Amino acid sequence: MNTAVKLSHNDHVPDCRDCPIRHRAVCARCEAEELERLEEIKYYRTYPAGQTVVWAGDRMDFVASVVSGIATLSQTMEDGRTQMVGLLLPSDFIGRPGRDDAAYDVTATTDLIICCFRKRPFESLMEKTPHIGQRLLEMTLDELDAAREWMLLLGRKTAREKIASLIAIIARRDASLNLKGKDKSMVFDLPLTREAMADYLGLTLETVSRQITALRKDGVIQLEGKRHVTIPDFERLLGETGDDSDGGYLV
Amino acid sequence: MNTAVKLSHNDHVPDCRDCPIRHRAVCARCEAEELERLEEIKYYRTYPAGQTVVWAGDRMDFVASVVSGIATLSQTMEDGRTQMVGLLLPSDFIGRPGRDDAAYDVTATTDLIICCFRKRPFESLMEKTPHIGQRLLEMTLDELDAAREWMLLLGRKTAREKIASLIAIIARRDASLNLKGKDKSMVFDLPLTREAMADYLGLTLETVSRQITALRKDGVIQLEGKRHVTIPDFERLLGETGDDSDGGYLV
DNA sequence: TTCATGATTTGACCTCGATCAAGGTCGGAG
DNA sequence: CTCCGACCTTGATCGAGGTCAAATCATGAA
Repeated sequence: MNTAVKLSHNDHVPDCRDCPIRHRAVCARCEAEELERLEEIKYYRTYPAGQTVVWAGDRMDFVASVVSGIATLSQTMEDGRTQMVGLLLPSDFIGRPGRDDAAYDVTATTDLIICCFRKRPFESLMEKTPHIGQRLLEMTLDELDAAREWMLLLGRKTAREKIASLIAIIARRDASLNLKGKDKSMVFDLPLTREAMADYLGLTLETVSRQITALRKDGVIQLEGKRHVTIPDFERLLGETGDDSDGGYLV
Repeated sequence: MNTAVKLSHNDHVPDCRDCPIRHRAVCARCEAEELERLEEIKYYRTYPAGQTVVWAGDRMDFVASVVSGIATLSQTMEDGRTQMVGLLLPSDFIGRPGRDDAAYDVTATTDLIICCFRKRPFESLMEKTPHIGQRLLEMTLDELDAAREWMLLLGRKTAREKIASLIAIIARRDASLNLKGKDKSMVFDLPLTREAMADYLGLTLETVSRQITALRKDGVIQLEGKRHVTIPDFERLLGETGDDSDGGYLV
């Protein structure tokens, strides 16, 4: 979708700028050493929009970090019902140290670049470098909070509230990624198809479409084309989510 | 509930047997030192069934581990809709290092004993003792997997599948706590009210009641009283969950 | 340009689970 | 023992969202 923005935003650090392990301050010397070790075990991969990165159950001999683009984690039942269980934006982590098989399908929903680390070396690096584990723990706890917020959405919200919540989540993350001013009217592209939104929200794509139309007719959002959204009044949108005011979505 | 098994399993360490930090092999000397440090910052608390341990938003100056009984994490919307987001059995961890306010309501659904650690000392102990963080990472990753399985349930399963899944989860956890033989007919008490099950599953208590009745009439489960369940054929029950055969529930 | 393909919208209809409303069961207090 | 309140079951009805079907819109290949 709009990876151009991200690239220009970060282009002073061409390599591996989004590795989770880089997010904690360490002394310059340690940092240099650490980066050097990481250099040895890392490589990049790219996927076009729509391509599957790994299938659930496949052996996965790497962990990775999203550099640009968007990926999803999802589960599918035997009869084809599928539920998205993770939405991965730049800097998010893919994979689980200590497990060799992928638990979920990982799919690129936009063109995607990820930075991979071979798993065994990464694991031994984790043992030698406690703060990597600490950072990973923080990220995992954040993901767990996001998953629990998501559970409330899936279990108890109406279709309209679900759509409003998803748009608010995307708007917020987009805003934070692009470092825009806070309360300006927000403008962005939906990075997901109606079907992907349905899989996120536990709805059908028809219901998603209808509710988006309803929000548009009610003036909560504006649409140009199918994907380009303007939010004239973010507070108004939040009022549609069912959440108490400032709620801390972390997805 | 039934901590007896765990006791005998670890009975050379009479205190604090369920601390998450005890689950990784360390040398005897380190273990002794570590236990000593833990002793200094730990204390026990008990709650009767139904009592709230902490409210979402309250300051929480401890982390804890469930010793016996069952606790739940749940979120409530302004209008009263509530969704359970965590089910904590013995040895599960409560609280989040690095955060001072509780994110969810924590409630004892049975009589409950927890082992608490004052938060600041625990956090500094974590820094000195990497394997505590490692263990916590593992546990958090397991919880995240469980949350994602739960999301599939909430988003895509029918009421009957939800009930069957919950009963299977409880049966499996109960069996593993009691170290029973695998394919014996399973017998246990439901540790949750119909309302708590509804909050777990994103249903109303009436629907829970109706579906339990239906499963009973179809011979998938047997009921004595309201809570005492016998599962004559576990495979049959699994067939009702919608999951592909051996699925790895971790809740 | 035209065609094909995939994404989206819209309509008609129906079903599953929510809602509202009684009753039933059981254990503990008096 | 009886009464009370918490918990559970069952029935009747309704509506949000699912299902099926068809039309519309884009976009890129030929």
